[in-house]
Amino acid sequence: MNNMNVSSKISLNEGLYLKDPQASELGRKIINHSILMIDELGFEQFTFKKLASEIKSTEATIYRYFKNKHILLIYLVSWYWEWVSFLIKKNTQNTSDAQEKLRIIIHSFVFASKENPSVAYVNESILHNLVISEGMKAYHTKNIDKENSQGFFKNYKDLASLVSEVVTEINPDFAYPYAFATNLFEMSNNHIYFAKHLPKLTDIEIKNDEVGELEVMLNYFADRLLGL
Amino acid sequence: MNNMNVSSKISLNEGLYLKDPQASELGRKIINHSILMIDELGFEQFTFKKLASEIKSTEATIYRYFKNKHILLIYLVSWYWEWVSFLIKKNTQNTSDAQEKLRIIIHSFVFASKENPSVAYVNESILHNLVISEGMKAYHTKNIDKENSQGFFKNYKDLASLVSEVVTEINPDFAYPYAFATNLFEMSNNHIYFAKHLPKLTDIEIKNDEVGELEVMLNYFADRLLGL
DNA sequence: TTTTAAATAATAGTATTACTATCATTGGCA
DNA sequence: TGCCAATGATAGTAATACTATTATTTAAAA
Repeated sequence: MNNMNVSSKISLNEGLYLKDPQASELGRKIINHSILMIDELGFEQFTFKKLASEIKSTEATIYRYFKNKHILLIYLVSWYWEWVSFLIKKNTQNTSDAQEKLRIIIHSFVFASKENPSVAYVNESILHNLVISEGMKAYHTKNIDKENSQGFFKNYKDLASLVSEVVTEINPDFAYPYAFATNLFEMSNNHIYFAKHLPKLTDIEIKNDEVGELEVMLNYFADRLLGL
Repeated sequence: MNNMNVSSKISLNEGLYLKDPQASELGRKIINHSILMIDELGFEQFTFKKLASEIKSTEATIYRYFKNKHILLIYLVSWYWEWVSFLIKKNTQNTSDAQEKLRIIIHSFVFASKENPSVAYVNESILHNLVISEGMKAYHTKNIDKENSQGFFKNYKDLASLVSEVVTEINPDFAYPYAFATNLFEMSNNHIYFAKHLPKLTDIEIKNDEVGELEVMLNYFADRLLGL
């Protein structure tokens, strides 16, 4: 892809931050290094103190950007969903055939992290890893209903909606287009995780980040579900 | 079901506990109340100290049973998987037709919590809620590979294996029987959660714990995937 | 160029968490 | 009766998840 500034396309709920991290050098450093550190340490071991030390700032300063590390996680995951939505829109804009669109959708998110990144301070490949390993913790919390009512998960919903429309275009009789869409994403991430850590729970293999088998599997599931 | 002692059928990896909680009154209280409290507080807010206070014991004593709360979570989730496996085996033992078996499998776990519980100190219905809300945290951790190598997730793998065999029996050409199985479980739990908390991410509705729509959806997906 | 406001740093402090350690008590069985 | 295993009581520690205060730097307006 060309190096258009995707960040102008990324709109994240303002409730997710206290001070826009994209708008300052330090803020971008927070985004950048929090992705790296959560991926490396895992969400539980990751702390604002460690992050502060890494970027040579202080805990208190990070708290001025994000209310707590859980909201930061939602921010990062939302970023990812928005990034995938952007890719899908970009890659399908010249396609009118719905079946072809679905194929592109699957390809887009399976290979999302391989696309030439356009935001210097976000490593999309590592962000994808993070979403695979820690993403579901963003919405499995006791505050889910309150957070949802504040619109914190809009990006994921929009993505699901986008895909569900294509599903309905392909097969108007398919009864569960939203479930199809979310299942596609959850399944994709789950099986990358399983292939890496719990191989007995899946049939695919992923070596050296080769996700080709995953793409084949998702298309196989999709085709059968939609009667193609 | 009759009140046969299912606990004799439940075999959990000995590495999951330091002292068998099923073998003492206090241990059973730990199981019982940890289920209730994790469901109520969420896993993050749940602590051994709160649990100790609830059962009128001490933190140190609980640490004599479980190494930490994360291992306790794996223990409880393993219990759930083992319980579902048991139900599936029981309910399918008189059925030879594979398609019918799959239908029973789906019915068994969708309605698992409605079966008359046979272990007095485990509320299976609440345990199912816990698995839906917190279950994935049991295997999304930085220690996953070490824990997996110790056999901590055997119960889930066995369950997946059980279902994958039926899938292969129905359609020997289906290329991803394990992915089918795990996806069935993950999807089931996800969509119960979505229906309750993020309804825009699913097509089904669940009011008053009526999971009938979920069963219909899972059968719909299963039939299409297996070409029935 | 100075003034000033905003951002960040430095530092400290608090309640809670996730443990570990030690010693006392109790209740059953040998 | 005595002993031992299980549990209780108590204390302590390092780390976490914050909040508060004051000092310093920086960047932009006057």
